[in-house]
Amino acid sequence: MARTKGDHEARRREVSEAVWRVLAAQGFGGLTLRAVATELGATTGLLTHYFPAKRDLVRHALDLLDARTTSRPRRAGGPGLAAVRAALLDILPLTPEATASNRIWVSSWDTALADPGLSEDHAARYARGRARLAALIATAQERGELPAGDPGRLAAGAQSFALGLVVQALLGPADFPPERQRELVDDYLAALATPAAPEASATPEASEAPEAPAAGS
Amino acid sequence: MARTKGDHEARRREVSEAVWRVLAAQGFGGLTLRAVATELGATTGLLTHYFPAKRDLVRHALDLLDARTTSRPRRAGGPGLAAVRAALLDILPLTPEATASNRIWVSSWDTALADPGLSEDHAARYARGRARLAALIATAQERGELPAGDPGRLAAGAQSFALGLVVQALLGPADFPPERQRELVDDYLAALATPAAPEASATPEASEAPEAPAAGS
DNA sequence: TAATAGTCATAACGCTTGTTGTGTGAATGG
DNA sequence: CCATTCACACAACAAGCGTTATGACTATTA
Repeated sequence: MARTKGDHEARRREVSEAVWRVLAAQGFGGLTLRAVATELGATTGLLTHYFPAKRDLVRHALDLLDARTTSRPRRAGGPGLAAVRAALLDILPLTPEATASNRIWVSSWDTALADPGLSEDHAARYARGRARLAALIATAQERGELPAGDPGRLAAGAQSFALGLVVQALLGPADFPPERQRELVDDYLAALATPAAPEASATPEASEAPEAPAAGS
Repeated sequence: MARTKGDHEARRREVSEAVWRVLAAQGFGGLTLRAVATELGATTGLLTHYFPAKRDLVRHALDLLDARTTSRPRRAGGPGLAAVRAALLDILPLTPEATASNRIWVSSWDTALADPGLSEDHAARYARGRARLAALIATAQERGELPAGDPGRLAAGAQSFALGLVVQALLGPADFPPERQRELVDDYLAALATPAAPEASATPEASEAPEAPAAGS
């Protein structure tokens, strides 16, 4: 052996970090081996030494980003609804690091949508996040801070809201600065927290079927 | 002149439709001139005859998709809150056509995020949608179907919710069939429709600053 | 110290890409 | 009816891509 085995994995991590930097700056359309090598201050020979093919390079970089995202130090939010709020804020691009991560994930959707296997990976990732959120929501409900309702369904709604806000903030950072993102999260949670009044009569189930020629839009 | 001028623009539209088909199937990563030509049953010579460069090809296809999306027949939703609901449902991938369109837009974010100019185009597009939504929300408020509040802010929240739901539905269609998407929209609107109770005390502004080492996540 | 195995640069390979040039047939205008 | 112009197919181009082969250098092991 020429070196310790720990160095090998450490080097693969450094390579993956260079992949992140290229992806955050140029997206998948600009992700080439030569670009990663330049970003790393090395040549493509190094890359092929640690990864047999580009596909493996990208997969390892995304796996590592996922692991780092899920295991990072979370925002402290106290118990109950405050924890839900903290979890949502943790998703948003409120810091440069979170912006870079989100930018990579958003970019990866292009590739993922063209490959059913990758789509499933993404779907599974978001399902995990939804489960975490549902647990926090259930706790908030037990504490009486949120009205009753299927926690999984509420979590799906909250996650959709956060995900869409991520996209808006990335595409139009001027329109969605951190302060505005927090405002919108608080608006959303405030709306959730109010008990449902049965007088809300604007979602008539009878208009479900004949409302439009659905297949023709 | 060899042909009438109308045919020329019609042919460019046919080409753009082939671009849509390739994008919906393979994403931007698989968008090559040869793929478009094959999809069209022609050669790259045709493409270069109608578009000087690939960049123009893509831009025209996206411009046309945008125009077709904004001018398509909208779901009838009646006045007030029902119109808001219809507008949100119009965004979602509830039909194959809407799925294909949304898939293209989601894929385009990768390219857009790498180019500030394109990002601005997208931001402007979503700002327009937000303005439309805000007008509908204001009407619903006048009718007493939604509580008071800045319509633009409510529209931003609703648009984020819809956009995130689009992403979830595209990546995990099994988890988000049309029926579930409608449920979630109705959940969201029901939460909006209930007047805000001032007792909701789970968003303490005092914890804003010291809640976490924000830059270190 | 000699043999070995990991690390990486260098250079070249074949392939695909966007682009360009040339040529042909059909339609139009004078 | 001839000249022109449009609408393409076809073929070739240079550039850039992922991948592979080779070799030099270094650190470890026996």
